[in-house]
Formats: sequence, C-alpha cells, structure tokens
Amino acid sequence: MSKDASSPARARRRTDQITLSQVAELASVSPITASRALNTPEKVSDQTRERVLDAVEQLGYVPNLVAGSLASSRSRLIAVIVPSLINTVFVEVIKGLQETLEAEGYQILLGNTDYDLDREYQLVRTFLGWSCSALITAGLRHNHACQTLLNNWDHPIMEVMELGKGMDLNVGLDHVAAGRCMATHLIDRGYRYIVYVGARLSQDYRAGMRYEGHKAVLTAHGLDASLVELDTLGSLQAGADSLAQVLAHYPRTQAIHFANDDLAAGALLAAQRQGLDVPGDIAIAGFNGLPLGQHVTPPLTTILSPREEMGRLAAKELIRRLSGKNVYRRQHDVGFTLQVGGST
Amino acid sequence: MSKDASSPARARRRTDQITLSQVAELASVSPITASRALNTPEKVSDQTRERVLDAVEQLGYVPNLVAGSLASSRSRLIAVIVPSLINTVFVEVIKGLQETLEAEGYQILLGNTDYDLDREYQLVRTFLGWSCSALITAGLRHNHACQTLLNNWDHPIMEVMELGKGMDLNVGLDHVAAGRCMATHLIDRGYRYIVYVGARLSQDYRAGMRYEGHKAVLTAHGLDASLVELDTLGSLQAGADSLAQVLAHYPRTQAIHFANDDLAAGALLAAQRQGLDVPGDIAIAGFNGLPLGQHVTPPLTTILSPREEMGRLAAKELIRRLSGKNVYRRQHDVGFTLQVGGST
DNA sequence: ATGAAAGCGCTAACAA
DNA sequence: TTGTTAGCGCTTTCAT
Repeated sequence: MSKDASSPARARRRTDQITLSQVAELASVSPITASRALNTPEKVSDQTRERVLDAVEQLGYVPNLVAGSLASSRSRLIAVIVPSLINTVFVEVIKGLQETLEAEGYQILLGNTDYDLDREYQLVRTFLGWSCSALITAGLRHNHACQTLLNNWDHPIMEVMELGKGMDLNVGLDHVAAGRCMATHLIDRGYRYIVYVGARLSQDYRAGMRYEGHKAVLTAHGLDASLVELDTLGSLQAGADSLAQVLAHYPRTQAIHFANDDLAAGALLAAQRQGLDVPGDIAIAGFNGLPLGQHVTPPLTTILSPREEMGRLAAKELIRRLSGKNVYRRQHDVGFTLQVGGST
Repeated sequence: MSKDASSPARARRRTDQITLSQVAELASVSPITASRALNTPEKVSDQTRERVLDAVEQLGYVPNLVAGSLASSRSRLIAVIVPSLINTVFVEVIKGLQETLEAEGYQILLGNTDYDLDREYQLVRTFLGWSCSALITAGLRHNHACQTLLNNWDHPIMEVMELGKGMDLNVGLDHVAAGRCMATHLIDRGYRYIVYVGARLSQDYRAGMRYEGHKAVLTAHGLDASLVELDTLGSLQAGADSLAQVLAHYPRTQAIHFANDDLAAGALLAAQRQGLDVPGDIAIAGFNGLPLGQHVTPPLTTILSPREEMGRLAAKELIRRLSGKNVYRRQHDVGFTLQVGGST
C-alpha cells in the first residue's frame, strides 16, 4: 500500500515533442498562462504574451491538438461524409465547405461511403469518437442505427444537397421541382416521347427524386414517363452507351432527360459521332450545369445547381451555430436555374 | 498545504458520453481489460471479450479516439495535402488513397493549399498537432519552414505525383519524360511549328517540368519551343480562349501541346465550333488521359497517368511502413502511357 | 492578470 | 490472462 520510493517513475514520453510546459518554463510563467497567451491572448498582459510567443518561436513549439481536445472536449474538426469522390458534384460542395471552414480554423475529416449507408454509419461512429464539432453529410437518408446515434448527439448536424425535413440544419435544393422544371421545358418545346435515363437510382436517389418530378409532369399531360435505369454509375461512357439502348427500346423517342450532365454529354458526343442531329433527331437534357455542357455543340440544356455556393452557405450556417449565434432558419433552399442550350 | 476535505472534487465531465470505464464496470472487468478486448481481442479470453462486447452494445459505447490517441501518442489519422480540389487529378489520387486507407481503419484529414506553399506550411503545423500517423503531400516542393519542420518529424512522409528526391517515400511519375514523350510524338508526326500552352506554370510546376522535357526535344531538333502561359487555372474555357491567342501570336502553328486535357479538350471543342479541322488545320495534344478526351471527335492524343493507382500504391506503401515492415524501395515510378488519338 | 490543482478518457508499463 | 498505477499534454475550475 505504501508508496515505495524505489518504484521508478514510469517514463511514458517517447516523443521529444516540445510541450506547453516547456514553453511556459522558458517564458517564466505557468502552463496555464502560456495556454491563455496562445488561445485567448486578450486575457494576458502584452508583456506576458510577447514572452510566451518568443518562447514558442524559439522552441518551435507545435500545440498538441489531441491533448487540447481531450481537455476541452472540443475539437476543431468537422466531419464531412459524401457518397462519392468521383462525382465532381460532391467535390465542388466540399470545396465550398473547405474554403469557408479552413478560414475559421476548422479542419475537415473526410469520409466516403461509396453510396453505402452501413459504411456511413461506421464513419459516423468513428467521427463521433474524434469529438468532431459538427457533422456534415450529403443527403437526408441514413440507416436506422445512424439516425439513432445522431439523434443522441449534441452537436450541430448539417445535411446538404437535397432539401427536406432533416435532423438539424439543412442546405440544399428541391430535386423533385428540378425534375418538374426540366420535364415542363421539354413539353413546352413540343416533345411528346420523352425518356428519363438515370444510373442506379436507388443509390443516387436524388436523381430518383428528379424522376418523380419529371413523371408527375408527364403523367399530368397524359404522356408516358418511360424510365431507363443503367446499372453503372453516371459517366460519359455510360451516357454514350445508353443512347443506343434507349433508341432500341423506345424507337419513337424525341427527347432524353438524363439524370446528370455526364450522361447527357456522353450521349450528345456519341450522337455527334453517329451523325445524329441534336436536337433534330434527338433532344438531350441534363442536370448539374457542368462546364462541359457549355462547350459541346450544341450547348447542353441543363439545370444549374450552385454547388460551391451550397458548400459555402452550409459552412457559414454551421459556423454561426458553432459560435453560439442564433440560427433563424434551419433550412436553406439554394435553388436551381434552368439553362436552355441548343440541345433541346 | 494539507488537503482540505471541504475542497469539492471539481466536476469536469460535461458530456454524458459513455466511457470505457462504464463498459468495464458493466462487464465486471477492469478498464484496461475492456480496452484490450476492443483493441487487441486476441489478448483476452473469449469469455471476457464477449462480455465486454455485450456491454459495449448495451450501452452504445463509442470509443473516444481523442483520449486514445493522447494516451498512445498514435492516431489513425493521415494528413493529405493537395493544392487543388477543382483539378480532378488530385481528387482521383485522393480516391485511391482513401479506399485503401479507410479499409485499414485510417481516416483522412484533408487540406487544400490552393497552390500556396505558405498555406501548406500552416496546414502541416496543424496536422502535426493532431499526431497524424503519416503525412501525404502532392508534390516535392515545400517552403523552407515546412521542409525543416518535416525533417524533424519522426513519422512517414509520402510525397506523390512527381518522381524525385523526396524526404522519405515517393510515388509518382517522371513529368519531364512525359513532356519529352509527347514532343517526340508530335515531331514524329511531322509537325515542326509546335507551341506549348500551360496555365500558371509557377503554381502547376509539374506542367512546367513537362515543358522542360518538351523544350529539350524540340531544341535538339533545332525547333523553336514556343510557350504560351495563361494566367488562369486550367479549364475548358481557358483552353478554348487560348486557341485564338496562340494562332494570333504564332500563325504558323501546326500543333499545340497543352499542359493538360482540360485545356486541350476546350481548345478542341472550340476548334470544332469554329470550323477548324483537327488535326488538319491544327493538331492538339493533352496530358492526363481524362475520359472526356476519348469522347470528343477526333479523340484526343494524350498521356495517360494512373492516378487512382498512384493513390492506392502510395497508401499501400505507407501502410507497409506504418505496420513496421521493411520498405525496400522508397521511390516508385507509376509510369505513363502515350495514348494516340486522332487529334494529332 | 496569473496560478494551483484536478482531471479529460484512455493506454503504456509493470506486476501478479 | 488480468489488474494496478501512472501519466499522455492540455484546459477546466476555483482561488488570489
């Protein structure tokens, strides 16, 4: 029971990392004062602050953020979970998030689910373990375990991409309305035999929502809302391949409403190679408003979604919340713009 | 001096997070045993492990990775620093890194420098503070402070993209050779008036290296290595705009060697719109081997770099190193492939 | 404006 | 195989 003087202090420091205590010692202050000089400089005297900063410089001190986070149970990490990195759409949102969050001193912990909700749950568990300050996910759909876990989590959650009843904060656009918008445009143009082409709609369910909007409009006009669902992810190649498939299945097709610009541009370029006239023989529409669409001939009719802007707005709202300010609106609609090109 | 019994134990836990101790208590074992059951399951009896896992399940325990990292001074975080997220090239490398690292239980801390080496230094400082297990940077160039900081850091560093004398591990390709390769191809095709077009070569210095290779070959053939440097980042639009600029400055131009496929495809599509014949009026070559290049007409001559593969290989080598295995080669050349399309 | 003491939740080292 | 003890480096609470 009694402390044996012979028991050696177990040495645990294996790293030769400079600690705040060493900085404090060199500056002849206590560790907590050194901490204040770095984190809340307004709470120490100018003189003290200067001495501490000198010591930091001199020793090449790099703060141990892990220790800081443990002590304060706050980290400046923000978890970002997206379903894909190949789809540039998510990367553009991340770009908007990143530039805004990094400017405020937050770091992004990036997770990729590959459209797998169980994978998402695992990532969320891991990220919660890092005491993230907030979580940003692409989409409102989660599995049950994930939903439960997040409901009991007391940090801000931001769900981006689509608009809807989220858990906490939400920035996105109305995909059903976007689908309606494009379908209406095609009908206005006089097309009657219109096919919707999407890729793996159970995964890319936002494309499914656009189809729902599309279908509602066509049905209301007494038209068939034919659907061709591809079993690959969206790509130029998939779009090119789908063209023949659509024309074989639905020979009377006048217009194809593609779930995204990659598919649409792929089909448009393929049509061009095959000597088909767009929109004379076949009209083509996309979604996203990628730059590529404006460089093909004819320019692609598409719907422009403000993706970087969505990221920036989501980040700003999150920062508002994190800095304790009132958040007046939990939901933000970033909208979309119909961009009529020559392809329809 | 004496401990006053009245001094209240200062309550610090503000979170109601379940801790490992609670799990241990429920499982009637000590905290360290619970820890072992989760982290090194082979070191506890089957019965104990089961009891602990039951308790974890029952309480919904989520491990506090921050505490774990502080105690062990190891995190399963890997810092990844890239200069851009808009350039898909880096995203594809990240994709390769991510799928390999996440499978091994590592998480990616993502940083974006926007081609600013001072920003890189700041990011590195932050990331070191997170006790990252390793650091991956795109490129071999760093500023002096960063170089110093990293030289004194005792964790693996992986530099990807270009091949060269790195600090530690390196996976990439030889950009000078790639530039030579394409220049040689163009000369073999009979072109004599060849212009190289790049965008911000001081930032995208790998494009500058390709120009060096290009120049060496042209000079060796007694040809002018004309260079047009754009003041924007590479994009379809920049490529389209550059076409007129090149033809105005160098009217005799027969072939343009673009620094990347975005520029090249933009120029090719613009040429098409302007009724110029490619390669009859003007030949066009790119770099990267983006899918888009194979969908335009004529298909783009380009150099294919294995980007996802580069990411996967880099991740694998890093994991080897992190698991204490011998690393026989510090440098890996992933190579490149000349892809001859109709555009030259 | 500064400091002393305690402790965040976990794991390394040592012991049994 | 399991437990005891100490401590990772920092920030909190409380006191001056």
